[in-house]
Amino acid sequence: MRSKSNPQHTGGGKNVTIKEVAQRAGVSISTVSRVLNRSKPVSDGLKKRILQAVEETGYMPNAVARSMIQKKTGVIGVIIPEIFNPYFSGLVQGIEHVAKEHQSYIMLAVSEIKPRRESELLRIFQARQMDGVILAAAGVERSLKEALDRLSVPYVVIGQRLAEKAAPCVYLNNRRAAFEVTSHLLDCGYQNLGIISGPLWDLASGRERLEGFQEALKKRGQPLRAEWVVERQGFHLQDGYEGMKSILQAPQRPDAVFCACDRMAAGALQYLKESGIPVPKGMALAGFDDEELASIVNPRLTTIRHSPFEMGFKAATLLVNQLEDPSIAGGDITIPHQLVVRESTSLDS
Amino acid sequence: MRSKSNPQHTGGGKNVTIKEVAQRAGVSISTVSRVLNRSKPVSDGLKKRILQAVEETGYMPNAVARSMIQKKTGVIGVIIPEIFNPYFSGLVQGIEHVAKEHQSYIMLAVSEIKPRRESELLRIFQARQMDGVILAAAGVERSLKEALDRLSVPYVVIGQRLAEKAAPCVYLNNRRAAFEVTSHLLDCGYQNLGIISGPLWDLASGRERLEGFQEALKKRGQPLRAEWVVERQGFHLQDGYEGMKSILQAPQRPDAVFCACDRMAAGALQYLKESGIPVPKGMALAGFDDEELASIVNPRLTTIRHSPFEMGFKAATLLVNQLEDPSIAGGDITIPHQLVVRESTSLDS
DNA sequence: GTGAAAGCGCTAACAC
DNA sequence: GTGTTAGCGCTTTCAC
Repeated sequence: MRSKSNPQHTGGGKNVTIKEVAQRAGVSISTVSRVLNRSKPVSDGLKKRILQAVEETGYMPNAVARSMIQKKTGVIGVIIPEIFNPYFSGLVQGIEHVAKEHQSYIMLAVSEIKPRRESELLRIFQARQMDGVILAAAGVERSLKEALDRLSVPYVVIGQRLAEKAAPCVYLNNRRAAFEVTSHLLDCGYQNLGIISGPLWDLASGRERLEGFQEALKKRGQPLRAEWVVERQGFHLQDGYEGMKSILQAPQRPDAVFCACDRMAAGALQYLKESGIPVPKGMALAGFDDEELASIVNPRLTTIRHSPFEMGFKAATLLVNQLEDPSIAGGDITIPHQLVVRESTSLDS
Repeated sequence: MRSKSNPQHTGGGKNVTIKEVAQRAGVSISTVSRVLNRSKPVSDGLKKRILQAVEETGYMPNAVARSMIQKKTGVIGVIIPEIFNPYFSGLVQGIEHVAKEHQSYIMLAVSEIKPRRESELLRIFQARQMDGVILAAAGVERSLKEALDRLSVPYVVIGQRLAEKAAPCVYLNNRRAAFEVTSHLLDCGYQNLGIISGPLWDLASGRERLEGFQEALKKRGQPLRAEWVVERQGFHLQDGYEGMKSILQAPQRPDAVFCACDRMAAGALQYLKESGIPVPKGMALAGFDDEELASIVNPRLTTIRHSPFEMGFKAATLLVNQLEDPSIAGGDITIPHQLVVRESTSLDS
């Protein structure tokens, strides 16, 4: 019932130090340290007195001082381009899960898709003595690569496979997945395919998905019609909406469109509805990511399912393993994906 | 082009210290410190040599050592119950935004809605010398309150108004908002109202929204029928789905249902669709939060709009102001909300 | 202006 | 088993 012991949330309350605990218990600070860390045996009598003093004072060791000596902070730096997209929330969730298991914590920074900021954050995280860093980069630029090279902190990259680098990374085979969706569309009998792509500077979700689409067409000998290829500058609902609008302005219209992500597909769907074009009869639609939204819209979206949580989880695991044994410089990990067929592409629905 | 200067991501690369920079520049460490912090004038000659040495070595001051002396880490601890819900992503985004402005960073921890874990995290964050803590608690329990009282770090609570406490908090008038949606339903002419509520131990989104609903009915002299009141243990799509299922099992069916959040409303909508009940003609539906999903489903949801980003932003602002001037123990802030009427409740659509 | 020295709170050698 | 001492890397007196 220690009622008004401190003026809470005023930043006051000078913190108790190990010294005070030692004095109170009538021992040396090292003995206190030994009890608290179980680093060396201490007689029961002293132990008891110390524990009591700790209890009475509410003492908690200063983690900063500790970090300085042990040269490890128990913090993992996490850099993501944005947080609103459920994909990134999933990553963070997976990372957090692993961190917790290892009594570690995460420092989260949002780069806002600015490579300059990403490089800066890497430097800052190093200065802050992060035990490791996980970077979910949008597009790995030259400058970023250099920043990574300069980094003396262990790191893992998510979503990107870095060329000519032994940097461990966790990624999704976007090209392959896009190839599969596209092939599925062709298998369904759709002949005239369009695509609403994300920004191409985003290697993973932008460029690779477009490439997979192109490859599939090429393999089947289908032409790629430029007016049915739309590149948008974002991955939002609105981008899908506008993208579809622009596709429908072409003299002819495709009978199926692949969207680089589910939100874009949802946006495209919205435009189709407003235009009175039924899906999939008037036009088939496919997405990517299988986020919750994909099975909420009507018709539900055919899409690629994968697990951002797993990506985060694997990445963090790779990192902590590396921390525990630096000789294990883990290689790349590819996260599995899976085509999920729903009503937005199946003609017999 | 400092090519293979270190074996990157191996955790190796012994970091450069201020001492080495000093030696290289042929000065004392204090002079280096002065240049780097601009804390005292240093002659141009030395300054130049030092800056060059810094450049050559790639030196960055150890933030941990710095924190120890300055007794401030530049880190704000953030505790949220879960991350997947866009409401919490929004909060984090708002907090991150403010932190960035103040050259601060955030340490993010997920409590998984466990009060025990919340209290523990508060202790840990204090031990880690966070400059401040922002807590988005689900339900403030006795134990948590005690933990907050014990806390010697400045803090702000989001989403909860703490009784008998001068603790600054940022919250939404959930009761009032729920009252407004319910009144709107009655105004539309719906007479028999049901509710799918969230868990009641969640004071803000659970209990208060239910209470607002009840108050509105009472004010209009409408009866509250127990079989139309469903309390679910979560806020997910599935909860809405199951909730609606259970409501439809009653002998009579309500003609409008208020769901404690948009995702639940979306789930309820799904069940209604499967049951062949048209919305709003067969049954009207209202949600809460106005997340993206609310205007994606068909019909679009009538709901309460508010800004999680703003909540996070305001909370963080409150906190940093307090850090800069502890005498400003800011009071509570109520975030505005707004009824958004859409097709799910308008009969003439 | 500049350097030497003290010390932040703690752990880990080192003595006894 | 226990206390004393030396730092971790830095900022900040305090002398000069």
